[in-house]
Amino acid sequence: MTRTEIDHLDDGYRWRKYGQKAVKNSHFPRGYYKCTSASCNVKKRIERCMSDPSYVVTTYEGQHTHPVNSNSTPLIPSFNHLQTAPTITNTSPAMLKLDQGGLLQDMMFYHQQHH
DNA sequence: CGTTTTTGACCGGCGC
DNA sequence: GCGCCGGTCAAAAACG
Repeated sequence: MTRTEIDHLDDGYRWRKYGQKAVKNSHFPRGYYKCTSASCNVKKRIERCMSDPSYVVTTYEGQHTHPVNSNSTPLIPSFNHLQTAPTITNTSPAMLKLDQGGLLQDMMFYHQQHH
């Protein structure tokens, strides 16, 4: 459980938002994200601190089972031990479903800015 | 055109 | 059993 001041912090993985709910404690909504790799069922929730909105609590759930080759340097040191993946040059977006290693993520990273 | 975000509905566990 | 609470689904919109 790490705290960060940036809400959409890129930690080297691609996240897909699948829900947002307001919790009782904080008046601010909490976001539910899931890793966009098929073989990697890592979930994380992002919640704001009620007193200080500049602080964001990110709660990770599960462990990544695939390598990461994002061009963005992982800002969280614990992700650095993962190996780098070979570069993939041509891939159809539909192939992402078949992506078992999550190697296609970094090329998808070029096609999207942020969300 | 394909993928992600959005957003309300839906579901399951728990306490009463 | 019912309602609250937290987590997920899914359809449509939004985005590049």
